[in-house]
Amino acid sequence: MKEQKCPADASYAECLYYAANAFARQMTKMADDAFLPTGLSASYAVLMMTVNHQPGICPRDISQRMQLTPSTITRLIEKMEYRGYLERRSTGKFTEVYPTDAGEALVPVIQSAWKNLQAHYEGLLGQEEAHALVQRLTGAVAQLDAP
Amino acid sequence: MKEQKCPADASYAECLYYAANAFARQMTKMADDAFLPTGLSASYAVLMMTVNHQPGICPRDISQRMQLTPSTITRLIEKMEYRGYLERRSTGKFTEVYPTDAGEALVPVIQSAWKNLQAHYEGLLGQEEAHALVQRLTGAVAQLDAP
DNA sequence: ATAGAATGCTTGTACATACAAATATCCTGT
DNA sequence: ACAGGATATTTGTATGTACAAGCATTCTAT
Repeated sequence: MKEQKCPADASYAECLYYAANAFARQMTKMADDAFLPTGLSASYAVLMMTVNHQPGICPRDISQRMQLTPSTITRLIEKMEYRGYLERRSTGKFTEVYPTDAGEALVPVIQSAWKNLQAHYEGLLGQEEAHALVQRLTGAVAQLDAP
Repeated sequence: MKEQKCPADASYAECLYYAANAFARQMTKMADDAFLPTGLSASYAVLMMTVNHQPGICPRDISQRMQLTPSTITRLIEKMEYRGYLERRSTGKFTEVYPTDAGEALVPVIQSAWKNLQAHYEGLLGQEEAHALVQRLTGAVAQLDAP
């Protein structure tokens, strides 16, 4: 009888990569759930908020804000354009992204879903802890970004 | 001049879903990088460690350990089987997963990559902070899992 | 004025992951 | 002993994301 149950078990129980991804998956599921009433999954909701907050923003800036690659942003925008929520206006190599009326109409719905999401995880984790986590995570992101 | 630069900007700067995913993406990239010498990307490395640690483990248990869905585990195993690192032995509806010799031979390589990964992020974040993050993340995962 | 570098965006393609449904097997209560 | 439910795994399909390469445009240094 050597290793039968070992609950938290092996090496990777302490691995940051590992913990980060497990947590992110959970949060994404929770977020997609919360955003269900908007008809969008979480990333799209974030995109819509970003564009609504700063109409005319260019893809590269969206990419930086959302910390997703430009190609991903293109894909996200495409879909929202197709769905009639966003519109691209290109002049030369530059592109500006605007919400359509339908896109603007979505804002309050998204915002309320967002509040619910926050309430949900704060309810489960405690407000303190949730906030501390966000702090640490954004801090870490910044630190890993620099070099 | 209302909202021109707003660096951390809007609502989602404080969103846990958001921070968690940004961080996870970063960590995954770093991990894939670290596992490059093993020829595996991070998830596969974790799978190999899990199976090597407990040969004969069944997919469902792997799924629980790795916190990925069973279907994902099937896919991961398939690929490792195809590559000659794992082997499935099924009896009835049950399946046992074993490492092949090639799979076992991989262990030290993976382990060293793992150490490098850890060293890398601890170097960037500080050992303290890295550890605290792991603690909080695993704690949070557990808390969100329960209900 | 222009050639070459840099920039901004998009496309082709690949990968990890998930959900829902399909199988196949096992268990349980009568 | 067996019908119906429970369980374990796999399959079909879809999604989000990334990388590398491609184009088109703009900038820069001569």
